[in-house]
Amino acid sequence: MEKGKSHVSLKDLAREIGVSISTVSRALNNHPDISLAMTLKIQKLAAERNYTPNPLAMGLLKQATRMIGVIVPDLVTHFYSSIISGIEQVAEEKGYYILIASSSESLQKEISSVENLLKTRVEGLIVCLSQETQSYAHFDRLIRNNIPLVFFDRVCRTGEVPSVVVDNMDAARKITRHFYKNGFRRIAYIAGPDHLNISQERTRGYLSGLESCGLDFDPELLVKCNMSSEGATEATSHLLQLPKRPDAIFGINDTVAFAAMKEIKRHGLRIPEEVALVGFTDEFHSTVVDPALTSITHPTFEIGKEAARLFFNRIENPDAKPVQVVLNTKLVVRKSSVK
Amino acid sequence: MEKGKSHVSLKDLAREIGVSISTVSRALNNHPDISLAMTLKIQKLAAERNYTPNPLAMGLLKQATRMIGVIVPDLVTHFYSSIISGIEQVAEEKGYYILIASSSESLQKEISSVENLLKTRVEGLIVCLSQETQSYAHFDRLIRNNIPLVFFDRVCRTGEVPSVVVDNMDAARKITRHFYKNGFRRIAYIAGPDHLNISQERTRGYLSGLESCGLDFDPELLVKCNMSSEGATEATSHLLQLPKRPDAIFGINDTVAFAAMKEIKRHGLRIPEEVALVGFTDEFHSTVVDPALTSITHPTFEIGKEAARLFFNRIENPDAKPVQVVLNTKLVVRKSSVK
DNA sequence: TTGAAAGCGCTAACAG
DNA sequence: CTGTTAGCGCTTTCAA
Repeated sequence: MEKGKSHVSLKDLAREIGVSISTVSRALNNHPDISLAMTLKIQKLAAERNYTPNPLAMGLLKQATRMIGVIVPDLVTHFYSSIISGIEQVAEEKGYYILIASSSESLQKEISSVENLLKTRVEGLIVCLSQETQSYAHFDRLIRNNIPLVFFDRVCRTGEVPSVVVDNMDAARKITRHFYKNGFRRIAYIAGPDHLNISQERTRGYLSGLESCGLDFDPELLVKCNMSSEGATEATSHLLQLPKRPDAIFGINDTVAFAAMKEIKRHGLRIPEEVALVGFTDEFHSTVVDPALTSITHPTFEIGKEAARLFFNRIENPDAKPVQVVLNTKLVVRKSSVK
Repeated sequence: MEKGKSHVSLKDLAREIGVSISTVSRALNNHPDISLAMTLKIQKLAAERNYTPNPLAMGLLKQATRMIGVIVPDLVTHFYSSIISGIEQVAEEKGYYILIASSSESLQKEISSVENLLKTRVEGLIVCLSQETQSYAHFDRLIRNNIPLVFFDRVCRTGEVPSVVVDNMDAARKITRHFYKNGFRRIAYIAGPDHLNISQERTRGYLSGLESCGLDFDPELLVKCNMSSEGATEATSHLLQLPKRPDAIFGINDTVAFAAMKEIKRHGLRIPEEVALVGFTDEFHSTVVDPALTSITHPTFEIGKEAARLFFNRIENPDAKPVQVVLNTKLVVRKSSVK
């Protein structure tokens, strides 16, 4: 290794042994043309000198960076970070790295993340849409150029793009029926923006659940919010001040569920005696709050792994028909919803 | 753009206009040699064709990937993910991307992450040591080759490597004195492994705090754990079963604090009446638990930003003397520690 | 069995 | 003002 250079190149090895670069290259790739003696000699030196192929050079040559861009609405909630862990695990097995970008729930940032990641020549993207995203034109270039793309959780263009989701409708129905079975009758739902599939589907599940229990749908009990803590606090507060307030609430995600819990307590109401609560959250946080929160747990790690698998399917088989993988959720009953 | 190619190159533009590649290159870099007319024509076409320079080619040429490797003990706790957000923000401003690897608190994984990231030719590393890390040889290669390296939170080799930490001793002393002022006298501390600076420093702060309050140090009240939920649960359980059990506990980080909270409740003890609790956590989680947790809040986002700044200092000024930036923490008093 | 040369996309020194 | 050439590190024909 020359001074000032932190990596050895084929050239360095070639010079040291006194053969050509191509001989070294072939030896390291176990090319049968090279004599065994030479091959061993070269491989030994390469190991000693700590040679690793320069991925930039390889990338240039093969037009493949072995990098995947991942765009998530935020980095700091457990939901996304654990999905990312799942993606990373599968990527690592395949020798890929992931480049993470956060859209901060903003369409603008999502668009620029797509652009920037493409600029870095990632081989494709795995994306969860931002909350604001209602137009999908920024993904057209990928679809048109057949650049691998996978959506998870919040998805679009499912006819053209593979995706991983959970069975949201089923989950919301399970929650509604669980409330009913435990004696709650005025069941409210704090939803997210209409254009998000997760919100729509959970709404459908909520309505279907009500119907199957023989409960009438009261429009007052379905409120929308922007899925931030503030939005959820406001929505909860609104619900609690209704002339006929709900005796049960379910929140569309963990941010909403936690905010709702705080707000119910702030109103001096007991959970679950006066208002029951169920959320969409993960194991850990559900058990740390008081009372422990009944919730639909997402298989987050598995969502990530599955998204990565779909991604590699696309890489290996670019013309396969896009599939949608639907994972199941589990209703874990804790104190917050049982009198 | 040729079919099958998802990116335009200088060559494509050159051919289309009928000039040489270097003319195109110069025009796009606003080189004064090129005529204004030609420059404008080329830039216009480049914009239309959505040309972006190939970072692989640039990287090869300049030997600079504009990528930073980041190694954290885990990805899923808010502490690290929000530090990463901070790093990312500064990196983005500089046009750098970050490559994230998780050591899962394992020395082995930390070592292989260092190797793998170097293989990808990141320009340097920003690292928080794993819990197991007691030998630091895997960083020697970076130091020797003057590859930029920055540590944060859990640090080592501070004479040779820039680092960002919080004033742990001060924080632990604040906690101890806070307990004392609120009438608690048997103050316990659940520490981490001895070799970690954060554990050592907080222990010193704890002892110093006791002394300044005129309290004797009781070795029974200082227990070590491996900073996992299980380890913390066990440690807490041990403390609560002492013949003379503590009336106040502080946990070294949020994982420990939450596990301690659950365990205290499980023992049927009231917080803070029977056992007070303080943790090292972040805003959000401290307020979601019940009772709200008094805690030392880390300026996590700022830690990340500062680490990135130190990193770029190293890039821009490789021979500057390594500095250590010490950030302050804040004691936020909530219900868990005030009778 | 090995070497020379081209090319991946780009910049910069050197020519014209 | 513009073109030619070399070279960053690597693989892969084509020659020898």
